Amino acid sequence: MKHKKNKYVDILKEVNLRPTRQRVVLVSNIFNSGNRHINAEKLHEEVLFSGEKVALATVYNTLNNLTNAGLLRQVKVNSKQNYFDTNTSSHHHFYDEVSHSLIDIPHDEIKLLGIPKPPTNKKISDVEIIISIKNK
Amino acid sequence: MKHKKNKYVDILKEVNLRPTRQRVVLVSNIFNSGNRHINAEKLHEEVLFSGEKVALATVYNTLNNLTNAGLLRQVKVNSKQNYFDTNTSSHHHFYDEVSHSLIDIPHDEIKLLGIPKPPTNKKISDVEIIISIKNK
DNA sequence: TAATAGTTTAGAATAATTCTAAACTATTTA
DNA sequence: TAAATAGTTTAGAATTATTCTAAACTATTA
Repeated sequence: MKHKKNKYVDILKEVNLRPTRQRVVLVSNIFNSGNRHINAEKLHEEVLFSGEKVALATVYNTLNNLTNAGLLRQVKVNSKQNYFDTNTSSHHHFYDEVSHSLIDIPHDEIKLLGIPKPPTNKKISDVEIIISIKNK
Repeated sequence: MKHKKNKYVDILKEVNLRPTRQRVVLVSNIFNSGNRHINAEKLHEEVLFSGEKVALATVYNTLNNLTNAGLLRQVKVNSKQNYFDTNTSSHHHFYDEVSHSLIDIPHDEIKLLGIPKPPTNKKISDVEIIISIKNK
């Protein structure tokens, strides 16, 4: 039977991205295990390891596509690599400086009071709280 | 007279960095005009423009040296380049996504309530709030 | 099913940063 | 104060993350 339903195909269609083989592979990898923080290189390895052939450039393209489509959020940490977060709702992060990994902090755990007005003609596009941690 | 006092030489000595010609040049450039947010490339240009010859690698080395010594603070923005802040006291930033520039937000302007405990055996090394802004 | 529009790919290009090891310089030692 | 040494600078190579290019490929449309 040709027409089996695929959740990930649907996700891609919803955001107007063609459900190509490589996008489906990547999207399912990204979204089938709860909230994740990933970077391109790691995701590429994972996918290769699972036996699928996808070029690294495609991983980059797809991560950028998904981010533009609002399915991923980039996390600003001072690491060499960009992190993409499957949790696109407002929340914050611990950033482990040793392992270079991120840990979610639920949005309502931290209260932010007194966010100042941005300069004239500018608007706030994102508020990030990064709490860096290291070994005691 | 050989022994004229130089504030920047003293700063370097205080943090156990040899006051070499290039470090003095860089430190005076960095610290003689109030609080600044700089990156290596820009600083290098500035210094060359002022007529001093310093290698780019030295600019990188020195920025890292000063950061390790606690005289500068790295700001974690998701830009390709690293930013170094002459204001090492606790405060936050607007990050202009268009001009890639930083604007200080005084520490006490924002109140953060409920910072969660870091995982066992980890301690907080830094708390950053980055408010990204873009054109309206 | 052919045409076309969009996608993937390998490999080259780019950009920020670090590395290397030889030349140089500040500091220490005698 | 000169020689020894320890630390620094440098040019250029290396590295790393990411983007670009343009040819081959594939999903969608007509």
